[in-house]
Amino acid sequence: MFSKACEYALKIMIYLCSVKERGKLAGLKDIAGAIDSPEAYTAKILQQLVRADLLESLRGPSGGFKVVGRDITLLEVVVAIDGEGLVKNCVLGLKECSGEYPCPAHDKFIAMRDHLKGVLTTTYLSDLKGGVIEGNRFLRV
Amino acid sequence: MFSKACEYALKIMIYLCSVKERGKLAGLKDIAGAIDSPEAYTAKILQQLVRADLLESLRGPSGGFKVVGRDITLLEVVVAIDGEGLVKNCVLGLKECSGEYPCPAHDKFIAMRDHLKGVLTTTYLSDLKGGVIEGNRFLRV
DNA sequence: TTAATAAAGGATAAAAAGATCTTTAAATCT
DNA sequence: AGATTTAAAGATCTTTTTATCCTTTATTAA
Repeated sequence: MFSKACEYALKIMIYLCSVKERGKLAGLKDIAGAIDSPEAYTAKILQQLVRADLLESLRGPSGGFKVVGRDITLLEVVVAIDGEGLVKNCVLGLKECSGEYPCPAHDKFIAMRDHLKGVLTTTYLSDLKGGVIEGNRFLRV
Repeated sequence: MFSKACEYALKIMIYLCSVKERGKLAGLKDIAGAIDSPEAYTAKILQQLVRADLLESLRGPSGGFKVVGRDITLLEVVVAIDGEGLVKNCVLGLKECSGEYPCPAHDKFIAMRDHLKGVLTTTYLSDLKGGVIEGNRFLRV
């Protein structure tokens, strides 16, 4: 459903949200350890999230990353990494699939896509951080 | 959502279902033309569908492919090409995500996955062929 | 000014997508 | 029956995308 990079991105964002204690930064090593991801690759995803204005970063000693000062939906994270394809493109890959020129599965999948889109737009990172903080939800095996 | 190969496979199956006139076969060129896919790659997917017992093939002149003699769900096609990952694996990629060790988005996504699974298991190829036959549904731009 | 850390970009590896070519099987036509 | 033609099966190769790693530069706090 999501690319590997996007899976990491979602975990990164949820993690950073769960450790967000007014302005405290988490470093790359910390993050990669928390979500069990390859460090170098994680660094690249972090850069993308910064460029997408979902994270802020600071260099130097005690530098690191933190989420920006507003609540963020899952869709924002997904779109930042995977683009809008998942909620826009035809599931059968038709370039021009639409109401006028629908693919055979159009109606069936529109309903499904709307459901998916609904979950992604109405779920905020703040809705998910709780379980992680309490320790009954996990970001790694 | 689906791999490119899987998109092709779904289109192939819907197409073959729509042209299924008592035992008539469609050849590779015919199929690739109908769904606008690269011939060689399409041949490979056709083989997979034959091995998965979703298609029957016959060699030689007037040879080709046809769907087997039972109705097939979209899920069967998806699983044959992409495997069960989409409806089984954790959306965040956790190996051990489950009721006991849930990821933060577990509940949110379970609902979504069930919806997706529902559509895929209750939609049969025979439900989709009609529009293609009537010409108001399309398998290529 | 030095040690720590993110930013940036290129290099490498692996997987997916697609193309090419050879072999095998089936049908048709002598 | 045998030769020829047609088309799928199979193997191998190239290209593209995705994932991962590494090295260098810029920044900042102590």
